[in-house]
Formats: sequence, C-alpha cells, structure tokens
Amino acid sequence: MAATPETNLVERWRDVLSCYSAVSCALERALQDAHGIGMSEFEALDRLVDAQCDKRRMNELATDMYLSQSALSRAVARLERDGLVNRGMCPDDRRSIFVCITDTGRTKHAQARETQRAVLAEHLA
Amino acid sequence: MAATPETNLVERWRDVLSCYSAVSCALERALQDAHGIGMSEFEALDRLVDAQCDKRRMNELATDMYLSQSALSRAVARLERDGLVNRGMCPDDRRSIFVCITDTGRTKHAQARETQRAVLAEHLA
DNA sequence: AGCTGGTTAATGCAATTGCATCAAATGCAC
DNA sequence: GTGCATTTGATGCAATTGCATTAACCAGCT
Repeated sequence: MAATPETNLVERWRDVLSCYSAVSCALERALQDAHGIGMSEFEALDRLVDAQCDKRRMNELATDMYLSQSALSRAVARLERDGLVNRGMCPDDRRSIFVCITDTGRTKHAQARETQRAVLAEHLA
Repeated sequence: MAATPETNLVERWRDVLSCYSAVSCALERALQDAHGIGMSEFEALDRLVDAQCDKRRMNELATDMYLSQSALSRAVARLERDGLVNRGMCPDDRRSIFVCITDTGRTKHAQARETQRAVLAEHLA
C-alpha cells in the first residue's frame, strides 16, 4: 500500500498530538500535585539550571522556550512569587531583566526533575 | 558517549514538545485566519467526517480526542453556534447527544483540511 | 542635544481549558 | 416498583495563554 505524503504527514501529526496530549497532561498533574508548579514553570527552571551562569535575560528564556513573551513574563512572575527565582536589573541594558534561580528554586527543580523522569518513563516508553 | 535511558527520554520529550509547539501554533493561526475555527474545532470536524455515519455521541468524540469532556462540550457549542454541526437527541439514551455535521460544516472542513495539510507540509517536513 | 525607529518586559483583555459540580437519565439490586 | 450508584453532558470558576498595547529604554541619525 502506497501512502501519499499528505497522509503520512497527517498521521505523523496525529501521533505527535496524541503523544503530547498524554504526556503533558500527566506531567502537568504530577508536577502540580507533587511540587505545586506547572509544566511551564518547570521548563523555565530547567533552562535556568542548564545555563551554568544561573541567570538569563527574559528574552533569552523566551526564545529557548515555546512560550510567548507575555506568557513567559507571567510564568516568571509566578516563580518569583513562590521564591524560586529573583528578577534583577541588567546593568548593560536597563530594559532587560535578569532571571536568577534561588537555592529554593534549585532544590525544587531537582525534586521536580525526578517526577518528570518518572512520568516520562511511564508515558513515553 | 553512552546516553542514559533517562537522558534519551528527556531528549525525546523536548523534541515532541518543540515539534508540537511549532506546528500547533502555526496551525492554530492559519486555521483561525483562513477559516475562523480553532484547532480543536477542526479536530472535532475531522472525527465527524472520518466516521462515515456523520453523527457521533459526545462521549465517543471525547474519547477519540485529546480534549476533556468540558472542553469538548464547549467546542461543540461553538461549532453549533457557527452552524457547522447540529446537536440532536439520542433516542436510545436520552442523556447522550448526537453530534451531526452539517453541509456547511462539511464544506468548511474540506477547505480547512487544505490549510492543515499545507501547514503540516511546511512545519512537519 | 533632539528625534525617530526598534527592542524589552509588563499589563488589559478575551478566549480556551480543566476541575469540580450539577441535573437528568440509566441500570442494577432488592 | 424503590433506592442508589453510575453515566452523560452542561456550567461556574479559576488559571493560563496569546494578542495588542503600553512604558521605558536603546541606537543611530541629523
């Protein structure tokens, strides 16, 4: 049977869609239940930990992530409210904001990463 | 370099996430701009067309799709408001609702599918 | 210096979503 | 039949998101 390229694309898209839906739903719930943070917040912490410098500008984070600028702004606001990051001024460019992960944020991320890996192992295996 | 299974899982998840984000964002915008419907609405129409009988119960649709029951209920409400589907009583079980695609809905779906395939060809290639 | 255009982050707003709840209807046990 | 748990779809509510706008700032030009 010869599948047309279009059919293949639609099939692949459905696969991505169902995979994403199942995993993101499970991940969102697990992170929220166990650590009180959402997927977006965890992803942001993840990027901050990945960058060895521990501080990144908002727009760097935004381009690394899949979030819109406004959504990232609010996600960082929630992280700051919970004491997981600090927002600091950037001396080079006073429009920019440095986002710095706190010790609490580091701990939270380490714990949440365990949850993430467990969920991925179960739903992405 | 030997990647641990966990690292592989996280990598795969990031791939899924970035693929989903890019495609769903483009798809959402394209469908909205060209046809005035969202991705969820298109998916619902798609399931209705796939089922040759043209009418399905809400809960059948919900299990086929990635949406929660309440989100589907509202998506169908939007489709009905736009005249793309009708909701009808089910004689067998008066709790259930039959969702029937209209001729307008069929036309809209056929047009939107072209847009979908174009977007997939561009962003999932 | 002054002005214009572009960049950065925050915010008002509308829309969608999921959770919890609700009402109606079904079915099963008695 | 009566009663109780389950199922089905709708709705109130809070939370997140993206778009458009805003304010502050920067860079380049005259």
